[in-house]
Amino acid sequence: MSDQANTPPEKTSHQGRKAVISREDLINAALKLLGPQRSISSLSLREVARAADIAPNSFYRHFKDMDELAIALIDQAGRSLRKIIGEARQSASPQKSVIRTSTESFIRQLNADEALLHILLREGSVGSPAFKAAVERELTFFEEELCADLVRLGNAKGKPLFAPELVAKGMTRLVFEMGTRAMDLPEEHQTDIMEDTIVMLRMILIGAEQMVKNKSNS
Amino acid sequence: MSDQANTPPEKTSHQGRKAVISREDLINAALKLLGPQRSISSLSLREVARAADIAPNSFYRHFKDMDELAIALIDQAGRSLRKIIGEARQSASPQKSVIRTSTESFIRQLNADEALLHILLREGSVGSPAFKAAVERELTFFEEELCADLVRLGNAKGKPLFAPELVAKGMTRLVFEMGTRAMDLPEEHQTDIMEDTIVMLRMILIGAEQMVKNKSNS
DNA sequence: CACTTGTATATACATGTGTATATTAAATAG
DNA sequence: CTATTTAATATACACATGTATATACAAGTG
Repeated sequence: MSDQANTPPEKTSHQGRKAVISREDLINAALKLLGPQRSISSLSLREVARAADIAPNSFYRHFKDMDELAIALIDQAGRSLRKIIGEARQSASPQKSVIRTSTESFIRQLNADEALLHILLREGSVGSPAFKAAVERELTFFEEELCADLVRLGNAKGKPLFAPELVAKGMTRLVFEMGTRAMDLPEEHQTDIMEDTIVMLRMILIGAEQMVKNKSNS
Repeated sequence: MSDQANTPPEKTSHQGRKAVISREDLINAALKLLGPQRSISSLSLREVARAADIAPNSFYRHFKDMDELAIALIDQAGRSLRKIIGEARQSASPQKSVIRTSTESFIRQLNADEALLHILLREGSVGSPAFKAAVERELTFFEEELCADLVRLGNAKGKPLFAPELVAKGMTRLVFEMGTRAMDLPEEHQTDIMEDTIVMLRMILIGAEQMVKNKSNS
């Protein structure tokens, strides 16, 4: 156990052969394979390697595991989703409520077949605990942003909410659940589902507004 | 080409060797393998055969596919769940609302580790379209029963509901979604989640009651 | 009894998988 | 230039899977 070759990590300059493929290439290869029907847990290492046009063993240069790739995918999906919905929130108006704009862009993203959203919708219920934890993390992020928005809007309208964090959670989970079911349906059915979802979200919102009143009355 | 797979018909007299294992044995073997962490799609035919202590090929005498086994599992899970919740509904009282009794027995069932409910929670988002359709069928069943109950109760209380079928759908989906997340958590967290869920369900209910009033006012 | 029929098993094959080991090749350092 | 370092590949192994084919076997029938 001689520590003479204890390589310090501050390697500023690369030596040897340049990396011709990157983590991103592998991530994209995996994305090409995934779809509404395919789950990450059903991907094999060799399959991804094949799609990326590299030798199976080269995979290990970039990820320790398929699990590690999966978590990278989930992270990316979460970031992408938050960005999309964040933009959607900004475009809310008296004509188009936050609920509607957000739900609409959610569905739009579902059909953009970039498979990113599909990942988030599905892998929360299958796969290793690490998968689920990663998805759960993204959902929580999402809920916190939504909660802040809801509180702000509620106060502005003079209609505060009962348990706003639960409102946010309920809305998020409901949208995700409905989205999961809508995933592999033809597009016209999806708009139906979206309209249903919007009504349900309104129920939650109005219910929470009402519960504040009842609480202060009793 | 007998369609013996789909019909366990009234074969009055068997001929030849008696069946020493049955479909049920295979289903139970599969159930032993499944758990909060294991999804049907990850089961292999050989694995189930091993658990049932039969030769791999004997599997084909009872099921054409692993998919066919999976659907049998989903059916059974759905029937079991409807029975449980049906009983729970009957035990509702002024002290314990339908919402609470149902949610409580849902969670109780989740921990009864019979793996049946787990199946329903998970396989809705993964696996073949046939899987999803089967789960969707069970959920719809469930929603219809709940909807009828809600309408009946609402009328009795003099508080009709706006879009009761959407109330039922929202409640069902929310409970299932929350249940999915709660599945592999320690039991004390589960009660927290249950309480949260109950509040969210109330929001939906109260919101739907309120939306009736607003609609008749405007 | 022998015969038929549905059932379970044994054997085997082609295919896919994760990964260990050894090798090649490219980019940089001296 | 050569030497070094490291990415990428080639080859190979052990193993698991689904299923085709052939065979053994028990229970009924005549």
